[in-house]
Amino acid sequence: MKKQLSLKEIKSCPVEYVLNINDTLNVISGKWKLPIIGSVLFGKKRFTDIQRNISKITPRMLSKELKELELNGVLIRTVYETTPVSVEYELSQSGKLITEVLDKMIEWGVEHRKSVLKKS
Amino acid sequence: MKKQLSLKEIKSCPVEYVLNINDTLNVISGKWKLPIIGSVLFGKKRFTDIQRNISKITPRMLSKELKELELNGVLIRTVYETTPVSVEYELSQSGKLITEVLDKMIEWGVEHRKSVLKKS
DNA sequence: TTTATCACTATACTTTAGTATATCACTATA
DNA sequence: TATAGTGATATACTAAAGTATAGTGATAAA
Repeated sequence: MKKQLSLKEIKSCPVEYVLNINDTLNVISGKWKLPIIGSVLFGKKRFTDIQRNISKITPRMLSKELKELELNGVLIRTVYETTPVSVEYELSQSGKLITEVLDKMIEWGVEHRKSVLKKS
Repeated sequence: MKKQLSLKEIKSCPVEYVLNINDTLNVISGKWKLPIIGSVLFGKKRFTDIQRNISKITPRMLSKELKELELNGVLIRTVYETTPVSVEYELSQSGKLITEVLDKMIEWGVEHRKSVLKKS
C-alpha cells in the first residue's frame, strides 16, 4: 500500500504535486460533474429532479456521472423501497467541503479576468 | 459587453457559479496544462527545457498548450533574437497566484482521501 | 386502455482530446 | 560534410468523452 504523504511532502515534490491536484481535478472535470454538484448543493435530489435542473443532460450521462461521483465518495445514494422505488442523491461530508475549492476557483477567476482586462 | 459581477453575485447564482468555475477549470484541465504550469513554477523555461521536464509530451501538444496558456494570460512568452532564436516562458502575475487554487485542491484531496479510507 | 412516472440501460453514433511520425529553416559544432 | 540543437508545424491517426434515440419493468392515474 502507498504511504500517505503529508501536505508538506506533497507540496514540495513536483510529481506528487501534480498527481494530487489531478485526483481532485478528476472529481470536478468533465461537462456535467459541476452542474450536478451544483444541483445537489442545497439538499437531497432525485434523478429526475437533477435531470430537470440540468435540462440538456441525457439520462445516460446523468447516470454515468452520478455513479462516478458516488464511487468517488462525493455523493451518497439512498434507495427508498417505495413503488416505484425512489432514489435520492446528496453530497457527502467532504462533498460539501469541495465548495471551498470551488470558491477559491471563482475568486482566482475573477481576479484573473480583471488583470487580463487591464492589460488589453 | 457583459456586466462584471461581484463575487457575492456570482456565488449566489447557480448558473454564474458553474460558469465561473468552468472558466478557471479550463485553464488547468487537460492532460498537460498542470505539468506545464509545474515546470515553469520555479522560473523561466525554454521550449526544450519544458519538453525535457515532461518527458512524454509531444512537441505538438506542448506547442498547442503553451499557446492556449499564453492566450489565457497565464503564461508570458518572450522571444530573444539570438541565433537561433530562443523563447522563454514564465508565469504571469495571476498565473503565479493560481497556486492558491492548486494548494486548496491538494488540501481537499488529502482530507477527502482520509474520510473515504475511514469508511471502508 | 392508453398514457405517464420512476430510475435507469443499450446501442450506435459524433466530437474532442491526445498520439505518432515526419518535417521545416536556420546555425553551430565535430 | 554530417550531425545536433533551436522552436516549432503538418498530416494522419487512435482513444476518450459526450450525444441521440429508443427501450426496460413495474405501477398508477386518466
